[in-house]
Amino acid sequence: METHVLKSADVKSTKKRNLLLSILKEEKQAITAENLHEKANKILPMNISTVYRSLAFFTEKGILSKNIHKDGKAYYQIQNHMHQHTLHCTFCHENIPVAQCPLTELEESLSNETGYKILGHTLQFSGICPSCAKKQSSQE
Amino acid sequence: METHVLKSADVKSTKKRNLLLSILKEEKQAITAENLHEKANKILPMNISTVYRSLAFFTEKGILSKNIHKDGKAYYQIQNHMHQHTLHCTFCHENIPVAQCPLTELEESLSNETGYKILGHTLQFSGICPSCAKKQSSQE
DNA sequence: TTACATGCAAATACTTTGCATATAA
DNA sequence: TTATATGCAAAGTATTTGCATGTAA
Repeated sequence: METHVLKSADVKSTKKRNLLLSILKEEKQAITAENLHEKANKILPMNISTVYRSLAFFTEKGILSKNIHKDGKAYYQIQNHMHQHTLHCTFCHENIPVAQCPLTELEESLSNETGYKILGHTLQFSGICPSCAKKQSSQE
Repeated sequence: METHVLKSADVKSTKKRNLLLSILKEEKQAITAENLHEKANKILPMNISTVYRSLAFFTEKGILSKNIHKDGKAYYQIQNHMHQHTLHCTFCHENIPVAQCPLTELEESLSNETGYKILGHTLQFSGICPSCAKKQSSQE
């Protein structure tokens, strides 16, 4: 999709879009299209392509942030300043949330340096969780 | 690939792997498998699957870092402490490097808080570059 | 000799798209 | 009525994998 011009296109408020948005608002962690579809589909049956199209639409409008994680899947969450980053175990693929985001100040200085209007960022840590570290050392 | 046990497997040093690694060492920015293949293939013809397999191998060994960018592609670079992050324009998709990485200290406190052994992180900023911002406002 | 590396083609997995139909405004 | 949303199936794209063959140690 290369429609970079954000014309305020005519927008219909549909039941499906509203449902998707309300599920996303409840979520504290970013979720995948597939995961969102599973949840929404139970309440109001819809096709996965509707989910993808809605997610693209909301992301384009700046309502959602989209991040691609190490597993190669896109994760979406409501765009707010209290967003959440994760720490990912490269062994068991557990994800745990990171307490706070330290980048707000940095974004400001980055904006001054580069002239960019900063819209957001993607941040993910990876490492080895305590239990995997234990298993690993006991195998040697 | 779920071979989580990092046994120090027998490793062969082949011309192709050496070439790939030496190209990666010269690169200052992270590059994609396809891009790496293009460069390597001119010097020593090889299949793209060899590139993917080598990249997976090096990443598993901790020699490379692998990050998935907003375009959905994996970018690889030599794992060192002077790594580079980027700022990405959501309109023209230009990528510019970010001067320094502010996360080393944070990784330490995160490690203390969670018990994880932190191996690395993915960080990408996105925004609108000055020239796209100009074009955008002149269209309204 | 033997285990690992590679080429090739086919398979995967997530995501996007074309087209006909349905629906909000 | 009319432009936009949706379902369905097919296509797209980056990546992975099975298997036969090649090659370093």
